Amino acid sequence: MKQARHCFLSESGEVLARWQEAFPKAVGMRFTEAAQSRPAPTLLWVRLPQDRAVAPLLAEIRRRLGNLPCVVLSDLPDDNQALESFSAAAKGYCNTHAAAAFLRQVAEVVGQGGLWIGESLMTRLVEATARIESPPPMESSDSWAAHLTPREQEVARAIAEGASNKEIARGLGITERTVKLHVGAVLEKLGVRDRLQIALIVNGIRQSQPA
Amino acid sequence: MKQARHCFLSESGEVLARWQEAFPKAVGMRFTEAAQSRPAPTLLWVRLPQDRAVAPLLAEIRRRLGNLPCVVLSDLPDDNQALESFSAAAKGYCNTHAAAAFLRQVAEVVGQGGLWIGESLMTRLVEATARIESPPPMESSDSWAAHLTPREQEVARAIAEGASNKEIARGLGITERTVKLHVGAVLEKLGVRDRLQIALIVNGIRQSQPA
DNA sequence: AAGATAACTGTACCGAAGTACAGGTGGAAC
DNA sequence: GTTCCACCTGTACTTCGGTACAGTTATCTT
Repeated sequence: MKQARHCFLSESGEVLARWQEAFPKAVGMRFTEAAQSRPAPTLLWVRLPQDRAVAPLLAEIRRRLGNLPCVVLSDLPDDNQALESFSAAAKGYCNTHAAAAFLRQVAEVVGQGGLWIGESLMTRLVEATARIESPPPMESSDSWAAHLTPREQEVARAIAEGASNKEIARGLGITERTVKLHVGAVLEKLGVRDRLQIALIVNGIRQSQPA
Repeated sequence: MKQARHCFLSESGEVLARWQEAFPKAVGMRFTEAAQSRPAPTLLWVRLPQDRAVAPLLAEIRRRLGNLPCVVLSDLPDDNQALESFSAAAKGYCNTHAAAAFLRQVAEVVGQGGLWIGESLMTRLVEATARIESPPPMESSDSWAAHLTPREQEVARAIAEGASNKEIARGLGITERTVKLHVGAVLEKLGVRDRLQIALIVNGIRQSQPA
């Protein structure tokens, strides 16, 4: 990788020891004195003051320095602020006082065109979407699975995710015909008439009505 | 970095030349033959068949292989599909036929805990993420109705309860034909393919994918 | 050995769902 | 008046979902 130039922007313009440790050649700059320089930094680290909103600050910085990749550093990181930062097109978000090795990792990721999303935000995102996409890890509490064979349960879960018979067939490596067999069995065992009702039941919106 | 084990999942199980070039030790696997192996791969590359939805496919793969980091490869990349992929907790999304160096870059970023996200998509992803959880719950659960006419909303709600077209027609005192008209409009406006997806969205189990 | 159960497959049929044509009405806005 | 939009309807077509026949194979029980 080419030599990266790191520039830390903050209210005071200081360069914390950890930053220096991570990037010995890093330079610091005050927000107020930020101006075009040659050669331009490859990565901007923006230490967010407590009382400032992310979007306006980044907008101002971009006006002054041009559209460079920015990583937001927060003294008190929290997920909502992280979201704000990414909304403002930041490339990363992490703790102001993160370890040097960590900072280097972030720089690496961002330098290669990626986004650095903090562990906890990542987890939240994954969990939130997991709730949406893979409905229940806890079908245990649900009675719907009780009388279904393992295969039928797989099919029922796939239906609950919105899969078509063809997709289920491919997913399970069986023919569409066989999928229909299982679907039919699930319909009868749950006492409903179509796959939509299966989806509602598996997703916990309806209760099954045993025939 | 520890030796990474790359596994390419696709319909055919083949390993394209570029993939092999990027990761000489990569192995290929069919979706249908995917199964736990030791040692587990560190990164899964999932080549998405054109006619398959992302979420069910990844869900299926995770059921088979456990919750491993996945990068989605698309033969015809587009933003909506990418958004779907990240909603399904993929760690990256890129072109199936990307150059070897590019793939290694993606792997690097993902391996260090980052997400590989195309520039144009960042904004949309953040918005989608924000819609999913952070904002007041009411807003997100009602967003589906935003661009629907009153009549279309009635139909959408009826579908969400599992009603058939005929039942909806009776309930609203109109013909089945007209119900189909409204259903078609809802499908298009929510960007989904069938009524089951409508039900999932209205019930807050999935987010709409703006066309 | 006989029976039960789960899983799988094939051909065929029917109705529901969804789409593509092609319209007609009433109200609100310009 | 004209234009736009929501709402409504009809015929015809394709695809998908679900069911009804009729089987095979493997495993486990009695």
